[in-house]
Amino acid sequence: MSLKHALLGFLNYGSMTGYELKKIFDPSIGHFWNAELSQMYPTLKQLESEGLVEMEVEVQADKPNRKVYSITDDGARELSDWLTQPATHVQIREPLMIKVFFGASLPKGELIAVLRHRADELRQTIEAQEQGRVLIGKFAGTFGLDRAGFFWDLTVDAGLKHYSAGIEWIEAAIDKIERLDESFFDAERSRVDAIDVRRAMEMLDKLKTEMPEVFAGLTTRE
Amino acid sequence: MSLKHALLGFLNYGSMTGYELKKIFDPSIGHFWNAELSQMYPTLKQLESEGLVEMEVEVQADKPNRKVYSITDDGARELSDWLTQPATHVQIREPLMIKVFFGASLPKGELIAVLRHRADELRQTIEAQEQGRVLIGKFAGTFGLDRAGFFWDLTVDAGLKHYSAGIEWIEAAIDKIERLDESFFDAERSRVDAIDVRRAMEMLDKLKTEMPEVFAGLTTRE
DNA sequence: TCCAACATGTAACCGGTTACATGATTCA
DNA sequence: TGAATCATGTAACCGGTTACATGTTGGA
Repeated sequence: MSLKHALLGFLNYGSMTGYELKKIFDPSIGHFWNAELSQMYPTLKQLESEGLVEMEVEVQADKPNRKVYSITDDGARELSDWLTQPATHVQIREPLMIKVFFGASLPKGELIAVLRHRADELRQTIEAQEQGRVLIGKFAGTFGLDRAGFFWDLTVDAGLKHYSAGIEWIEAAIDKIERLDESFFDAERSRVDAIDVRRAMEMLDKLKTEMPEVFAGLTTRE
Repeated sequence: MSLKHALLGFLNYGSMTGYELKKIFDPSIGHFWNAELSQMYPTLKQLESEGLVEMEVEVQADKPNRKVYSITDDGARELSDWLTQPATHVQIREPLMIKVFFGASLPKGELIAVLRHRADELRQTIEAQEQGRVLIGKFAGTFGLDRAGFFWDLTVDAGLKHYSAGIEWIEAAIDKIERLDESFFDAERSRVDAIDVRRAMEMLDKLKTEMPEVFAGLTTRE
């Protein structure tokens, strides 16, 4: 579970409470890993029971007590072990792609609208990220966190690259779609390309036996 | 839930069983939406109870009976409604980015190794996708599914673009990291950049009040 | 006066994964 | 003979989301 290690990573910078973790978490790695407080608290408890962090109650007269978590030696070891292992990756899930895949089932204009909408969202995200970068610089600089700042920046780069690639793809896709004839689409919304499933299955099987390498490649989970 | 609509999308092509859905699902949209049979069966049942699909048992003497699902008019309506709505998107979760973010906590060489490993994986994925594209062409062409084939292809484009962007970013990142001095990293694996969390929090708050627009942008969930 | 911030949680739910179960047929 | 394919599921688990609960302090 990556959340555990993200928390360890932050606690490796210094001891803090769940509440503070949330506050530092969101603006820094929130763009590629979200976590709610309601998930953090039990996760911290779990880390404690595993001996990877320690907790100390800080009594406060005026405000509720704080539970300050610190990383242990075991925790630091676990963190660097995890960091050096190859990264796993989560199954990609893209509802937009499902819509595009079944694009023939909706009118041309509507499909393009859906794509444009997503492109707009992506542009907004990019703008937000770029503004955020300013903040990152200020924040990291103020604390002499040059090292942390450098890597922070790299992850923002990744995000920006990812989003721009998305926009480029959408623009190219819209272009291709616009060149299609209206008849290509299923204007009356009846069955599109009704297929004989049995025959299709036979065909798939045939391809599978005839060119197994290709099929193996195709089904390889990314 | 996108799975429901993906199933409706396929059933809109023709009636089939859960087992067949799985077989057509994997090679076509498996690269951006995975689903196990153990999830499909109950989902189909749910769709049936919602009146979006109908089921007919096809008795087979030699093999187990088949439950053939067909889309209903309500189902077709639900599908095209869903298709025309703007796509939601799933929170991005990138364990690799967490590793990069805490990159200062591991030796330079190890961080680069992690990145290279991921780049290799991406290259393999791209190769598989490109081979798969051949299959797609054959399969779609055979059935006169030109329309379906066209959109299928678009989604493959998206995947390829996404993966190449990933590789490009990794290569640039490795480049930047390689230019860093060894001292930039935390060779002895002690605390990196220990920070005074309270002061950091104060600073964050100050930035938040001084330049709220930037912060708003930053925390906007993508 | 009312809302935001501080600070901690619990509980229900939900989508998805993994493991397990069953039992026939066909092909290497 | 034993693995793969056909064909259907159930059950436990897991990470994450949403909703709810509690009680204080300080500022608009």
